[in-house]
Amino acid sequence: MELKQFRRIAKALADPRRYEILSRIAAKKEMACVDMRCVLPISPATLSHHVKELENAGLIEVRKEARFVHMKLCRKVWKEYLAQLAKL
Amino acid sequence: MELKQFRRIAKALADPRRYEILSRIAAKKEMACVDMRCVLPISPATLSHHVKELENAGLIEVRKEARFVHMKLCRKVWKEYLAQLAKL
DNA sequence: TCATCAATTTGACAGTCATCGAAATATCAA
DNA sequence: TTGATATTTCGATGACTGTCAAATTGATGA
Repeated sequence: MELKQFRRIAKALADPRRYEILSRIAAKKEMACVDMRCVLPISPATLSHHVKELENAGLIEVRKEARFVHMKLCRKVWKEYLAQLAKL
Repeated sequence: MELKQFRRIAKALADPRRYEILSRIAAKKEMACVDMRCVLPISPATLSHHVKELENAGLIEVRKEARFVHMKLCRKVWKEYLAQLAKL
């Protein structure tokens, strides 16, 4: 795994709210932003920001369908990250 | 693993330099601050700061011997952290 | 005792970042 | 077309944080 991505992931996980978001995405096969906002008290702007960070880190894949954004965890990347950490 | 500790660890790992420090500690059974400063370009103040963060997160144990501070990785905590992440 | 060395503390600074309101964009449904 | 809804972008703000110099503490050995 690339150093750059490794660092992005570490940073992405450092914010509790962002980790919470990632958790909820991981708990389902896919999750929509609009559903996230039903569950978490967060402004659209902030959610959009966090989603971008998670996507940028390669942790999630974003799919746009009509007006809705669907997100899902990239298990492969997640596994790679864990493997990298396990080397410590 | 406690949520508080989990978050502290995630934050501790988010800074590249701090992760580098942790890596170097993990690579040996034990490492002294004075040796760290031979290897890494870092001021005493900054190193002291990072060591405190890592210790606060429970990631390392600090032992004082004479004028020197020796650090070592807490493998147990590290394992717990990985296990927690793996649940995602 | 005194000079030296490791480490910590303090204070300050610069840069980063989470947050949100408001405006803009995009898409759907009527 | 028009009104409604989902999301993004922009701008601002307040809080956090990594960094280090300087002063301090603590311990050693000469």
